[in-house]
Amino acid sequence: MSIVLLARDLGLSISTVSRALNGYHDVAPATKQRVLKRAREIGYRPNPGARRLKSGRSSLVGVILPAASDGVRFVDSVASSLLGGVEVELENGGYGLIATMQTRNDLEREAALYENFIKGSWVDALLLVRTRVADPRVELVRKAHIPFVTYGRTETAEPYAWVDTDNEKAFYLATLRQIEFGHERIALLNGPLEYNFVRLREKGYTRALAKHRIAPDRLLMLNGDLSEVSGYALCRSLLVSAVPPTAIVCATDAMAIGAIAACRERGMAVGREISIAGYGNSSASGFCDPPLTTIDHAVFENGRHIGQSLLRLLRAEAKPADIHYLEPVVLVPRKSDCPRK
Amino acid sequence: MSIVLLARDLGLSISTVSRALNGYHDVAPATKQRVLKRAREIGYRPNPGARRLKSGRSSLVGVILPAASDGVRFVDSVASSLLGGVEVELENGGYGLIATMQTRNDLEREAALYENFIKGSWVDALLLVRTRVADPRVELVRKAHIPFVTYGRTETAEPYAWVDTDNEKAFYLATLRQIEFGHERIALLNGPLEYNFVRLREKGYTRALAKHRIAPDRLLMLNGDLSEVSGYALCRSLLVSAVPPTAIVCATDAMAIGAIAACRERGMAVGREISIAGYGNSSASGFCDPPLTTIDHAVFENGRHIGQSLLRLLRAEAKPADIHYLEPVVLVPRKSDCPRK
DNA sequence: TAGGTTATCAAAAACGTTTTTGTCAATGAA
DNA sequence: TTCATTGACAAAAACGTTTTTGATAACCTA
Repeated sequence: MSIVLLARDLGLSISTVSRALNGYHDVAPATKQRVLKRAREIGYRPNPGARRLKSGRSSLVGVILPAASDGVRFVDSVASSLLGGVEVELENGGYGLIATMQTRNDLEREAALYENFIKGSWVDALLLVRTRVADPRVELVRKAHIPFVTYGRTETAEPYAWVDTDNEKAFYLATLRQIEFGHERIALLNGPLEYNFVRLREKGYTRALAKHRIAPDRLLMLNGDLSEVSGYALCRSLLVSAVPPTAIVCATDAMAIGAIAACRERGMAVGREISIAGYGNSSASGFCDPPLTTIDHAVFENGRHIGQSLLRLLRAEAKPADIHYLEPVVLVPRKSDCPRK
Repeated sequence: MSIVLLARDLGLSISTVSRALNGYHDVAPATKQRVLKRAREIGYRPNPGARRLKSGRSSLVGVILPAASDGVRFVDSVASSLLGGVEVELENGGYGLIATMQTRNDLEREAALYENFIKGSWVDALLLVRTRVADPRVELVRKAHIPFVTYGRTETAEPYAWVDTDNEKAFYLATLRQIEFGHERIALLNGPLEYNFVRLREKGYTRALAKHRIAPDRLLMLNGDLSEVSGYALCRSLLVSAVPPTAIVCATDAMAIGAIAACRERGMAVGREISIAGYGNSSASGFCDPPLTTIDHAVFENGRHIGQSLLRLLRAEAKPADIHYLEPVVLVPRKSDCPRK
């Protein structure tokens, strides 16, 4: 019974106090200040449950973090920076960010989890991460009429708000660099095809090849799970093949590090005899041997864009169709790639 | 108005439906089944706001993830596995896990964040991660009379519930191994001293030295920020010193990878001329050159223990003083360490 | 001065639960 | 037979807000 105590203390009615606190215009500036001051003194904190029950709003944006399965641990790789950026922006707008984990990742469980999150009116808006090519979550959330922004795009008819890194450009650039180095047999160590960014990276890769009239070779386009183990195993299989590649571009730095290990095992000097590039500019990438040529993408900045977009959606300042942001990438040349020998 | 609709549909009173749903014993087994069945059919979902408002409980456990500052990115390193384990156990007990981010990490902001989380009755219990030697959060949460479990210990008079990895043992083992290799000048590349696990690792290190009557050298005990960059810089400074160490144990695999890079830069063969060990058994540790000797600790298992502990606390099956769990560690020998040459 | 605006505040009705307190019949013991 | 006990359900009062609707006085305008 907190607002009534505050109201009693001030000699005002509950409704006036409530309206003062919520910035309505039918309360005298003087009283408003008085209420605000006293509320701060007394340490008044509106009960979120009551507020949510009555208004249906929670002042919270939610995100469900995908399970750490098949080596694709979203939380590990980028979430920290991304969510940091989101949080910073939301804070300015008076919103908070809450996350919950998704332990299993079968479709039914996933749908149930999102349903619960939305129907329970836990959040006013949603952030969807790690989008897949065909992603039922987008339809699910849209139908719930709750604002949302995706990090990464997906294939859907209706327009929706998205923020993404320029995955295609990244692999266009990485592949182009190898071609300019004189390589023709360039392998792509990619992730699971269900993810949209995986498709985009493949597209960038093939576009670069096409530009230089190099026929893409299906045998050089391998899909793993983004981990070091996977990079190692795939690279190994490439090296023992009839006509091994002279360059390899990898979907993650982790895969590249695995690939480097495989090359080392076979006595191949990476950065001299074979050319390898990663993606992500992870903290380890600058310290492996040889230092990894990779792609830097501004994850924190992406987070900030997402935060701003969510705010605009929540304030109805923009429609989903207006919110499309593609973050540029930049190639970080180091020592792991080299001209064809 | 959901429960009233369900009640009307069933021809029962709201209170009976509520009590049936919540497993009270003053409702006939037959009616209870009928209510449960119909609730499922109709897709009834109790409004969490209303429930929380009335009962004060939320069926949620909260965790505030520390800021990604000074290279110590908790989310990145272990959170994924740890929280996964927590979630799995909580799920069995009918509880959910929500996390929120802590963008800044000054003490005032932190206190305010925790206050808000608790006073807003967002959660029924709390998980405290990345404990410091002197950690005001423990007192703060205790005063709020809300159950909590810490991941990692802290210095405090009152008993509290904790789950921890055996950091001291880990570094006792790692250091002992170097001593058995014949090393005497063994450096410790550690993290920020404010963290409790950092102290414990130092303690394990000095205990191993003491056992073999090796005088600890303050100049060999360096503190950085757990990142590759930090490991690189600290190792570099060691190598140019008057009497460089012949072995280095590092607080994280990342630091060890940085250290390896520094050695390589100076033309020193890690695993032959100098002995290096890491901690954490990160996915990269098996693929760097040379593969890293490290310590494996069961983070997911730790998470499960935390989840179980929280449940016992919430059900008043145990007192905080009863909950102390120290997860054993195991040394993973690989190629980065070696006998003194 | 009469009538209509406007500015400022208050009353009261929700929001959807949980929980306390009844009610009423059926059962048991004396 | 009577009175207490129990088993199964219902009424109604909260929980702490927000929001709709009213009320009062002060202020204009004609």
